[in-house]
Amino acid sequence: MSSKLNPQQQAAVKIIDRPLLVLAGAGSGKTRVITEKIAYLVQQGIPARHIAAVTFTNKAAREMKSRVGKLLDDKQSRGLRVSTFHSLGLDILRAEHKALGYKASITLFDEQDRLTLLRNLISHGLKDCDIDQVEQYNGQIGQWKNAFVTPEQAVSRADAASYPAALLYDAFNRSLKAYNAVDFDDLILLPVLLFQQHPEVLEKWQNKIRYLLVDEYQDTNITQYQLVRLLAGNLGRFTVVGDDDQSIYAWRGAQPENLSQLQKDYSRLQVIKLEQNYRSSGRILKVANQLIANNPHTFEKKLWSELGYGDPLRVLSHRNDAIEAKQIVAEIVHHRFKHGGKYGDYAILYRGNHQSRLFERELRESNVPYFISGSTSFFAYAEIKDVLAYLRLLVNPGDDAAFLRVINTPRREIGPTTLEKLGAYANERHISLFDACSEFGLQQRISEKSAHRLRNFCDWINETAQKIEREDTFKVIHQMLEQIHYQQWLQENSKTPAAAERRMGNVYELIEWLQRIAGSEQDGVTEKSLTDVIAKVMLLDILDRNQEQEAGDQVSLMTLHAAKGLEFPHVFLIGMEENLLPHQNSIETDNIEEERRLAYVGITRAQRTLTFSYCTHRKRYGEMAECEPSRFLAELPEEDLEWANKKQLAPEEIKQRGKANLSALKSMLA
DNA sequence: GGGCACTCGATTTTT
DNA sequence: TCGAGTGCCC
Repeated sequence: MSSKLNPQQQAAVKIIDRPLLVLAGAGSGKTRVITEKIAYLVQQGIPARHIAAVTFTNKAAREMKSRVGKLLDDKQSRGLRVSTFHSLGLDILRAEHKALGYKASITLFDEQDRLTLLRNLISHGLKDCDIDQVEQYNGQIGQWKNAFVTPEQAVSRADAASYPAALLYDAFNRSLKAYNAVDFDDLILLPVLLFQQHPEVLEKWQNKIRYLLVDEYQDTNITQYQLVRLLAGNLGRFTVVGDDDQSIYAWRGAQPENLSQLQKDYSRLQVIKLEQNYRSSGRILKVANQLIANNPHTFEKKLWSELGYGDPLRVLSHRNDAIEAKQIVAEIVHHRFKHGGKYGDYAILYRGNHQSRLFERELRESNVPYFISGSTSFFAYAEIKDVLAYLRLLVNPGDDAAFLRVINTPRREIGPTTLEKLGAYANERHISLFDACSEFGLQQRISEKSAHRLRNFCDWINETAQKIEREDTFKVIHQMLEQIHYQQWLQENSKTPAAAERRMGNVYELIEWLQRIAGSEQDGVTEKSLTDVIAKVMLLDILDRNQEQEAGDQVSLMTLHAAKGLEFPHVFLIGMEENLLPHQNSIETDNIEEERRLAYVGITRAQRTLTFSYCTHRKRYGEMAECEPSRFLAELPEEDLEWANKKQLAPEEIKQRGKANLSALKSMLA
């Protein structure tokens, strides 16, 4: 990228007296605009502590922080908030818990905790709900929260079909409140409710955050937009940056309509388009532009670049998915050898995670280093969940999800029968599992032995919690792990001794990480208590931290969703087939536009070369099925494509047959 | 309480 | 086809 900002970028940086929407095309330097703008705001006399930039991912936040760090010195950037939406929400919640009726020790429930709680609620009394539908209910509840629908509203608006989910939503929220817990969605929703109900608190935060910058604005949902609006206030001191063509999370509640909504809500809104691309060849952009032109647009946008026209885009056809993997891996090896490049220059992008498997095998067999993005999160490891659950229980014994996770890990001979009775009792009395353990009423329902074991456990938790208050937190944590013989338990429950060792290593890594967070200053807040540290950590993922190094010299494999925001010299977009991209479900629900954007995101990741590939046959659910090339291929300009495997099929021929005629195209290519 | 066999279901998933 | 998750039996 050139060192000087282009005129549009400059304007985007310097407009600070009115609300601004920056429509930033792929590769147009939007992160640069945001970071330069932060520096500019500081220069203009707005102290950094009054500026907040919000992103969606930890990674983006980290990247932004580091780039701001290069523009401003420590003193200038003191107190600057650069965080994810959720992290900002958590900060607000922690500061204002009293106004919302929460205790300070707020616990954050992750997806699994949420499901556990929902299952328990259903099995303890919600007869309208079917346990086999938990996932659907969970999804529905998430959608309500993202759309700013309260349980009361959900119940009153419910029809016969959604009534059970609405009831469950209500019960779920009550339970969370009783446990002094919140889920990810609440981190946005509760601050909005708080600000609506307490204007004085809102005013305080508006005073604190006098300029707001929002990244990936097209991905905001209704609730997030409410938060932005409230914080930005009527003055509209904000800049949002987004690209409606890269909106690929509508299925998760993202509302790309929030872009045009801004124009309605802020009449003084200024719109700036960034159309110069600093990433891809002219040809790649031409193809991308032509594809996305098939979608309706509120804001017209056309990417261009000064990087030269570049090579034609290739389209490979394969007899089946195994051959697709083989050929593409062979091609990468060959191409890299011929051009003396790095493996890290290549990316294989696909619609669904399952598509990585054949490629993984092939890459391994060919001894090509590779890296699959979006694979297991650090927090998905059982040992990490265990240790975190212990810590959660220590700071908040009312955390039932944590209680259930650790009560019998390692074994304490407390089985499902006892837990079943405990759960039922706690449910009747509306108390936490932990509190129920020491109640006399429970002891009449379960065996003396079980009651004794439960009480032992609770006493031990209480003791340890007190110790943490008095002594060195991390010393006590280490002691605790020894007391429960956690290392031994891992040894007994791992497939190999090496695995056990690695898992214990993970535990130590977690603890060290917690220790670092405890001692560090983040977002202008010095964190001290274990509660704070735990809550913060639930929002992060230790994997994020390593991603940069791990990306080393390896071929990248990832879904199109995971590829957003990244770029690679050479991109392979595989599985360009009907029912795959566009995905079958999207075809059935008539949701082609988002699929097209997905293809658009894939295309615009490429810097120099781009190769599409499709199969005429593919194994699906164990059966070989026939496939048709994706309709999106037919939407691309033929003169820029090279159908590599089928030389006899000249572009003119395809043109002759008519690009819309998919079946003809298919039979010709088969 | 733990291990094994069977069934079911199978996009995407920033936090 | 293959993996996770459930349920049954020891």
